[in-house]
Amino acid sequence: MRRMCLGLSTKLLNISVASLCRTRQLEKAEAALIDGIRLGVLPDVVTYNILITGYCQVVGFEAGYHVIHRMKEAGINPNLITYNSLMAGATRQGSLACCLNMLDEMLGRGIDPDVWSYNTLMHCYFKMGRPDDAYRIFREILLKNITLCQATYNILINGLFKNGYIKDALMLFRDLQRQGYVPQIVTYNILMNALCKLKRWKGIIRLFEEIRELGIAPNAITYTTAMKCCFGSRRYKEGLQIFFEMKSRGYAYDLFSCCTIVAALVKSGRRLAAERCIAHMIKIGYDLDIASYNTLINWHINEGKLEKAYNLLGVAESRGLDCDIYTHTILIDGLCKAGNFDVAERHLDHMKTMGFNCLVASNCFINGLCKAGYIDYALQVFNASDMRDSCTYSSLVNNLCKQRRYRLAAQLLLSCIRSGLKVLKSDEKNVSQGLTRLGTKRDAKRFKLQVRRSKLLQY
DNA sequence: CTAGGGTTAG
Repeated sequence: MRRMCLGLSTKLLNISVASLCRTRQLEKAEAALIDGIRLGVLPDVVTYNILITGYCQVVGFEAGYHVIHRMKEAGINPNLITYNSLMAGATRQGSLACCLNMLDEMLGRGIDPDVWSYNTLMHCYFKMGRPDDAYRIFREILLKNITLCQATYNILINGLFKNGYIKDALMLFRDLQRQGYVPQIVTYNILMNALCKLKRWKGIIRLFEEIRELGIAPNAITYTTAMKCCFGSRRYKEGLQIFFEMKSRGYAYDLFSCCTIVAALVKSGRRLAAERCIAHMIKIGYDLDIASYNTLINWHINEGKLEKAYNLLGVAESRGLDCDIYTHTILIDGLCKAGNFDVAERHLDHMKTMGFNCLVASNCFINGLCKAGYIDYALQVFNASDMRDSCTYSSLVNNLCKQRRYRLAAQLLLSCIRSGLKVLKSDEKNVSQGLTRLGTKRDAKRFKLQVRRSKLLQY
């Protein structure tokens, strides 16, 4: 009888620890653990596994791994799920080495990996941009005769999408459906996210309808993804509508949805609404992570308050958070907006030496220079660098047109297409109208022909 | 307790 009670209490303890970890309140989770022990409720392997997941998500893999020592002290052996959770933590952090280490350690302890171990490893390879290795793991699962689960397919579909195999992912999805596979809400979230990145706004609506017809309940992720898609297509009204629906159905705000909404409100200049949402974000008492700080730093930058942005950065760093690629990019953009190009350039160099991909930051720098009228310096930077995409060209073309330097704009636009990059219809129109206005209709005509020919060569 | 979502430039 006594054991049954204790078992039940441990279950309750686990539920409360899990809920605190989910809301990133690790200190409170630790306090619950201590309170439990004081009352004679001992944590079990599940409690520690939950903590490991929490530490991996909020702090990082190392912090999660540290919990293993505490388990040993408490006389509890790590199990399959312990290692699977650690592999997931390593994957979240993008550390393939740690993920493989955990697999080794698990095998060394005589624990047999299950379908989840392989799922996670496959996911890690996909995340690191190694789809061939990921597919190798998938074949290994089949070879070892391990029973697949739905997550295996979800990870496969998601990985194919993220690595650019869009058609293969869609084909796999439809194939599975034909074989009687019923997609889960997770599957729909994956598809929705992929369509969102492809800017296929109508596809999202169709998916939403499909979900309703199948009677599957959307979750917070579904709403957040759909919202982001609306905002990305500048449909702020529709996006906010989805947000209100989400709220009225009792879905709680979380950091993910807050970041999406605040970023959209800032971008569309809804200052008051943004402030209200930020106040809420801070009030709910979650431990803000680096993405949340990035959102807030970006908000300060857009208000023209560079100093406040740097202060907030100090707060984030004092909490042990590391700047990521977004933080650096947002700061460089902010420096440019403040006209401080010297510091911006130095920060960009700093970012390069740290091994970050600086494409977006470099685009911010070039765009900032253009807007401030230093277009020739921008061209110099552009020519000296091999980092360029369609945005880089678009900034230059757009601003050259403003200065009526249409011939150079036309040249750049053509070399953009010839590099296999897409161009904005508006840029194309701008240039050809400009050439016409220069009084040389023949040039404009020739430009249009060249554009058409270059596009043909793209395929 | 282990898959899916957020933050940057034209």
